[in-house]
Amino acid sequence: MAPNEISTPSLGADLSPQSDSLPAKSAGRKGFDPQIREHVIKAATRAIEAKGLEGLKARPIAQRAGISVGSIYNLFGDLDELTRIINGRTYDALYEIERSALEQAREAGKSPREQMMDLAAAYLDFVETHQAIWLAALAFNRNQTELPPQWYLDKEQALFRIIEDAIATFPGAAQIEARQNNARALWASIHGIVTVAVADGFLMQPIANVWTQIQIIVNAVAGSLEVE
Amino acid sequence: MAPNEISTPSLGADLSPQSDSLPAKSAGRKGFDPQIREHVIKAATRAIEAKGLEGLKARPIAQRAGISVGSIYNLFGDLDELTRIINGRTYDALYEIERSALEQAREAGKSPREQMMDLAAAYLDFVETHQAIWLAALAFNRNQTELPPQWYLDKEQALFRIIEDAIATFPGAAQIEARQNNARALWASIHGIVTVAVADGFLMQPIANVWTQIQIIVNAVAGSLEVE
DNA sequence: AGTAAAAAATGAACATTGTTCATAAAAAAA
DNA sequence: TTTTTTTATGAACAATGTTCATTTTTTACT
Repeated sequence: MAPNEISTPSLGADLSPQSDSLPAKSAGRKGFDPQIREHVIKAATRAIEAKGLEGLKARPIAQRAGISVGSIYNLFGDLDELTRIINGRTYDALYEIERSALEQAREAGKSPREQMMDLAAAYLDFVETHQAIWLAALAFNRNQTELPPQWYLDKEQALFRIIEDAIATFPGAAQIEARQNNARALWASIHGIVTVAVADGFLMQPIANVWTQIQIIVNAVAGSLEVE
Repeated sequence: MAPNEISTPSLGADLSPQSDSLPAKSAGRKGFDPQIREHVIKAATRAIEAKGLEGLKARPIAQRAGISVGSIYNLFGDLDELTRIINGRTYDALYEIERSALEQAREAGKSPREQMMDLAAAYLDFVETHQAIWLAALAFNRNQTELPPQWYLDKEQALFRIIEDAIATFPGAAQIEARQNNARALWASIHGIVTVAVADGFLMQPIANVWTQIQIIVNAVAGSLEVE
């Protein structure tokens, strides 16, 4: 097995059919280099998957993609921009997964509480499958000092809105402000549980425990909302 | 006001009376350089407070502490070790705060639910006060590949145990395994809420909302435990 | 096709980092 | 004082992100 080949489906270009929301960098773009960008993004994604964010080095990526170092900077400006694009695709992929999980749960006539469970399960599964890429996204955001571009924030916002959607169907969740806080609280909680777990590579606690913890929180919040 | 002076109480050496749990690195240590280490740690802490983890550069730190670059490596081995010591003190400080918050709450005869609230409030307050240092600790842990030394893990473990202690007094929390999962779920949730908030510098949502979200989770979990 | 202008690619060179290590200074021991 | 051990130093090295003058390629135009 060649070290280049990976069995795990790479996030490289598989998902996220959307445009990368890049604001047409160098003015006057025509259709003349559709592939190289993609190769670089794929190589960079593989590097992160293999060695984390620190594995994203300009020169190795360039070599892998068959171009020179300088070209990376012509294409992306700097490595942060390349990372942002990869993270953006990760967000897109997770968004799609969450969206379809919620849709399927609703079509199956599940209760709001079950909808939340399915959303959380999808999230846990995603993070478990794409540990390195997800940790890289979190680490990158944490290291940034200035706030990221709007298209990047929008993708994050979209994830919150799904939870809010699910919460909106809860009986006791009427007022928007309260609903928003409930949604944020629940999402951030699940995020915290999953993040703590993945941060130590699911080593400290088995995944079953992580799932139990998610159930505890979702049940508790759902219960308090249904009663109210 | 000189740029060197800081008004915010620095975590440098104020708190954490414990030993730094360092396993007596170079064998045969005597009592001959008690101050320099501390100066370096303080300078490094200030650097992190000012510019985040990225601000921890060997040369500037050395200059600030009045020693040469090489001496930093004589003293700490590498920058990661220095960072670990700083993070360790941060954990110690937070641990002390949580411990005393729980103690006071109990002495005041507060309910388990109120004890949890006080713990969470103390945590939020700590993170808000020491944003940079706390983010640095999280970012550092995330970037590490091999697992940290035992004394470091112990400090983290200690924090979990406080929550577990508080949860242990809940009526419905009898079995240890369930109690552990409840404790982890609750702590990780609060952690998630606070982390999401501090990650964007409390810009996206006012601190009042963050506190509301914490209350939602604590109340929900407490409620579900009391009923059970 | 041939030529000129524009765009893109290149990689050597620069600046900043962490880290090492031969050497010098200082301290301790004898 | 001399010797030995410990500590401090900073020049040097390697790795990295990034820039930019130059070359190559593509496009536009006659």
